[in-house]
Amino acid sequence: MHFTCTTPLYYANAAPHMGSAYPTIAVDCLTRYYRLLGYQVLMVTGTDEHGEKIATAALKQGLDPQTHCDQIAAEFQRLWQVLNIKYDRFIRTNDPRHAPVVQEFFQRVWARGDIYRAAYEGLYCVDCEEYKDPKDLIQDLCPIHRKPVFLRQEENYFFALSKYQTALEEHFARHPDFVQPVIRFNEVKGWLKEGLRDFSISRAAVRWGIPLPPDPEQTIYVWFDALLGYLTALLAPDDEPCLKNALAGGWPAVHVVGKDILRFHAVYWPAMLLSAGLPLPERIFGHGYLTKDGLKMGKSLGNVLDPFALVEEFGADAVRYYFLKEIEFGQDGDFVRTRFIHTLNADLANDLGNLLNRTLGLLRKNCNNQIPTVTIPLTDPLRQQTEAMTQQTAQAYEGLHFPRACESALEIARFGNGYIDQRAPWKLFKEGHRVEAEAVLYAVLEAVRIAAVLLAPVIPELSGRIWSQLGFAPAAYAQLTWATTEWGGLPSGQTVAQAVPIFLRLEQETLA
RNA sequence: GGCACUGUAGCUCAGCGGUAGAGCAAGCGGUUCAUACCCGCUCUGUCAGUGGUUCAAAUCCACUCAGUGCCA
Repeated sequence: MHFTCTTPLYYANAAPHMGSAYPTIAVDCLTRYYRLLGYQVLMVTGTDEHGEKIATAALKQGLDPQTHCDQIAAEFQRLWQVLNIKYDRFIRTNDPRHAPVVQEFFQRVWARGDIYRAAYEGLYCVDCEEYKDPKDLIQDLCPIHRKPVFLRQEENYFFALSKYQTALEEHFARHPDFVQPVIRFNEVKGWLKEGLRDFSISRAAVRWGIPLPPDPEQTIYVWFDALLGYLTALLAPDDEPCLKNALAGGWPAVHVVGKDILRFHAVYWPAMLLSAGLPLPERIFGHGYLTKDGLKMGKSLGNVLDPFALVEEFGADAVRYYFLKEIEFGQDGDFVRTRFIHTLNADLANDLGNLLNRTLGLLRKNCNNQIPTVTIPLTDPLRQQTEAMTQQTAQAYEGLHFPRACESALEIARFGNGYIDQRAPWKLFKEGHRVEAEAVLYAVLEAVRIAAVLLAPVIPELSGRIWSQLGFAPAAYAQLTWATTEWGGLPSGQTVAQAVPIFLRLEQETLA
């Protein structure tokens, strides 16, 4: 079974921000989960590098577009590295192997008779790379960018999107999960209800792009080009760049996209694929926006969240955990520093980290750092709770309910703390009930071990630290599978490592 | 304006027909094996409002108010 999941291909006009990091973290988490399950996984991310806006951005810095894109792509890759994103493919739409795929695709659509040439005159926003309807303008400015629009006339090539209205409606009806969450699907269906209009897929005035096969004077509209990046990305390193090879590489995929680009993914892209006679994506998930302290982030407000700085201060796992655990994927989410610190301390340091730490301490004092030889009965409450939570966590991941997944895994730690308190193994040892005491320690450590596996997609580094403290070799963790969530995987007699806090409490700076 | 969605404890949210829930925060008590941690107990709620359907409604329907999203 294969599982391919894509992040948006980020537009290479500016350095990455938290808004690009967020969906990438989510996709990384999801694909890590499917890797644990043993799927043949492909995580795809990359940059969208064509279009006038890129050329302009490059010019502003006195760079040629290529150099500019090289720098931006490198920044993204650096961010993915510090965030511990395990991507398989980083596709740049400027990759020499991309153009042949786009052109082949174009030819298929062309052969189908779905592309025609027509004159177009209208008000054009360079930042959107789109024509604007005069009624949508605000004081003659682009409503999105608040910048002047220009009267532009050109002969363009159009894609006959309107032909696919019915086919799309049928596909939506047959696949009730095609777009998630439902609220987003409703929006998409609403667009269809309003009727589809053909859209221009070429630009006469843009040089920085892929030439149109029938008319090399024009370039292919950046979105038409970018969406195909998802296919090019599937090519194996030594594949000939063609559609057949790309499709064989792991199509169809699940797309994770921001709600702002949902139209392109849920309407344009499926229609394009239908026209080319290719299978549609499996699912499209539209996530929400991030705010900071309840406010929209933006340069004008000066409240942008720099993901590099966050990782620098708190570490990759902390950042990953906060955004996955505290924000329902699909809804808008807020970043609040105090909440960030609270959550991490409560969940990772206090509940989970401290549980491991206190138990390892007991093991050192009483068992010479060795995992005792005991059998925990099926009826043991901690064992039962752990097994139940394992099921819940799996279900949560599959539904992309990351907060629920974290919550379920954490429930093991919460329960474990109650369990150890109630049984008080420190007292049992003193009173000479060695067997009972050892059983408690084993059960708790085993529960923590399993919780670490459940959380591995979210906090891979931390989970690894838990495993190594439990005495596992790095190779054992590197080859982790979901099967290791089965109770009893902690080998008796194994010597554990020295107990060091796996996650240090974050200091809450005192507020004036 | 049209079409959606949301409104539940101080905060973030779950529940979506059968006597109001979780986490965090707050208060009280306990414990010291542990990262000043953990455990137990407690607290606040006309489940936005009004009306309706039903033996029964936070849960279904209608309307009202407030907020949000989408409309190439």
